Amino acid sequence: MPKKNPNKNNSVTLKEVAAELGVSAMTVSRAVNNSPNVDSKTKKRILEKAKKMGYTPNLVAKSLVSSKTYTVGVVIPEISHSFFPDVVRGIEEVVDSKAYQILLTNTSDNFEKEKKVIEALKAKRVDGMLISSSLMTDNFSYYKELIKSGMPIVFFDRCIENIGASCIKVNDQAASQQITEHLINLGYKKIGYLSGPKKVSIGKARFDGFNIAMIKNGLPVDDKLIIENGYNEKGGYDAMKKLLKLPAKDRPRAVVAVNDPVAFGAMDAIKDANLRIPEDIAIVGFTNDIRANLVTPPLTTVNQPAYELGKKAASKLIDTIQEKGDLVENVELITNLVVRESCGSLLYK
Amino acid sequence: MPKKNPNKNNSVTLKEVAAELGVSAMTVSRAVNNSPNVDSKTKKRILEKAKKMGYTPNLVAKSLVSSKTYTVGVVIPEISHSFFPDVVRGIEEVVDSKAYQILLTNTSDNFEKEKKVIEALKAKRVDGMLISSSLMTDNFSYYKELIKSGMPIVFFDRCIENIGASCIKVNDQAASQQITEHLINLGYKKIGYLSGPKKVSIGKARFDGFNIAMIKNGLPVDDKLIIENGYNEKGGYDAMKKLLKLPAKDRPRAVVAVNDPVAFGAMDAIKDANLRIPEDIAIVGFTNDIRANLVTPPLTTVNQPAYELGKKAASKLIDTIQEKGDLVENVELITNLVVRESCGSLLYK
DNA sequence: TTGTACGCGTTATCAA
DNA sequence: TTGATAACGCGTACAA
Repeated sequence: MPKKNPNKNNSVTLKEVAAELGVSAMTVSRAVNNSPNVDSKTKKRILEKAKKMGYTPNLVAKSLVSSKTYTVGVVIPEISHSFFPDVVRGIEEVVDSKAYQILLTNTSDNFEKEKKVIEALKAKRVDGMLISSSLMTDNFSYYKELIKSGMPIVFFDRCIENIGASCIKVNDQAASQQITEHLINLGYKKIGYLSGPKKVSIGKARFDGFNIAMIKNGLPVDDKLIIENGYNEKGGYDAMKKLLKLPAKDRPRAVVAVNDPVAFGAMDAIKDANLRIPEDIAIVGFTNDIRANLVTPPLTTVNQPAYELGKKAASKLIDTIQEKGDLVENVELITNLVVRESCGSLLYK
Repeated sequence: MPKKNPNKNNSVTLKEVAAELGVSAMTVSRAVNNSPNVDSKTKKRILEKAKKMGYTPNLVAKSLVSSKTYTVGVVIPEISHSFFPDVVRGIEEVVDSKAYQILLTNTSDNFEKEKKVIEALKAKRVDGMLISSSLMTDNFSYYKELIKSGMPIVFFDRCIENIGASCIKVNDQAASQQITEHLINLGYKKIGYLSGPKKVSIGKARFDGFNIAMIKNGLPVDDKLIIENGYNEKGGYDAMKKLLKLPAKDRPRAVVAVNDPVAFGAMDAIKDANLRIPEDIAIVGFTNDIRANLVTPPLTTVNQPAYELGKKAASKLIDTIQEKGDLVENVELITNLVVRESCGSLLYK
């Protein structure tokens, strides 16, 4: 029968400990908070009694007074998706070391849900938020107001830049250009692109990188070879299916996928069409998902330092909260090209 | 300059809205909470003003009054590890649908850390906790007290059973027995076991299943062929290395790994020793990790319904919090054997 | 060294 | 229908 009043929790308060000892609540407060100016004997008595009674400080009450919750909100499109678990691990590590904890939320890539969870995080008075946004319009008013309200925000991976909040991401555009040029240097000319929604920051940046590489090397960008779809395996599968419906002579000889999950889906589609990778169609991805070196053939891709990105974003947020590194900045972590076998080569043949 | 007082947030309160309108805070409270007994015209005025002023209810204050935070703590050994991201996704989905959110914590498989985060969650007055415990002794006093204090707890995957809290897990022992018997039925007799710490619930249950299968089939359990190590890739690699140091005639002909990451590590060790899988050593895992069908050769394993497990655990916790399905229960979700190529066969040769 | 009064933002309760 | 008051648990500021 641990509960007396079904609507109340039965946790011990400062006042109750104080009453047991015939001292004031204030003295108990001082004792449990290691304040100076407490007689060492009374302090000892208090701490013993508090422990025996199972006293646990009530951070809800504390937060109400201090306006700090030591909690940060983390807003992510898909918790279990590809590189996000590693990002979260990085975030958790940094945040834990500063005595904060994370309220983890999932938006299912849906901006309406995103707004809903952010409102909930606001109501819970988190000290700041780490956000990977699924916003797909260029109407940033919602975030502008959020930032204007004084809420510390750091965007990561899928950023909304230059509206007053810091952004931690990778060099998406340059890396996408690099991996595209890698294909070009291997002799491919007719190259397709499997895109995610381009309104999402990474969608645009990576597509831009692809275009720059093509144009710089004097290759045509053929709209028929560019398919926009979701950021997951199914999105890649369906997009590739579309490309494969083109007459054989119009098909791309190589394909750049916006991320690894899309590449995996596309690889399945290529195999289902009884074509070979890379002999018939070469393919490259972006992420260096845990599966990238296990698929057949192993996927050439861009390694994204997910764990480090999480750490960096969390550090920046905590600095912003504590007004140390208060300045807004855009940080680009550097990726590296990981060449495996899915890109093959047209040279020396 | 969004902040006036550096120590205070500048969010709008009921009282401020009330002052603007010349009504009492109580009336505003009633209006924003859809209470009955508010004049529809004043209600409308209030809601408009509240919106314009950017009022967001302060759940911290609300929680102080109601002793409910609509937050549950999730305690996990390794956030980014293998099947936990899927579990968390299941948890998040259920919890979100009930208007709760999750405080996610990581224990790094360390019980001291586990206690620390649980104390923090208690201080934040979470309404309940979902715990996958790394406790490695049979001294359950810490959890017994936590449960006695009235904190709603549901263990999942790595459970501490029969101390007053519900447990949601898979049929570890039966599944481990099943996959071991699968090897036995394929003709293997000399079978090794790569264990995790047996003080962890799944460590013991799976090891028991292995033993039962061996004994039931009249096969010897050779202590030299049982290596205990961590639950991750490195643990598996090092454990397998040890087995491979045995003289060739003493080596196991097949190996049961406590989970897929351990199996992956072991496979690397086997390959590094220039032995073939399954021709020289067959191997099976447990989890059906996303990589299991991608490694070479694809891994025979036990499929654990991670997402469903998360959903079930979260549902049970919410019921416990709301005192609906208040009874304590142990639920076993059913796994299924996934036969791939890593187990080979000694039959028909 | 210890204690008292007050306020943090909200709601339950009772009074008007 | 609306308002005043007290309470949730704690810490700051001051007084004793």
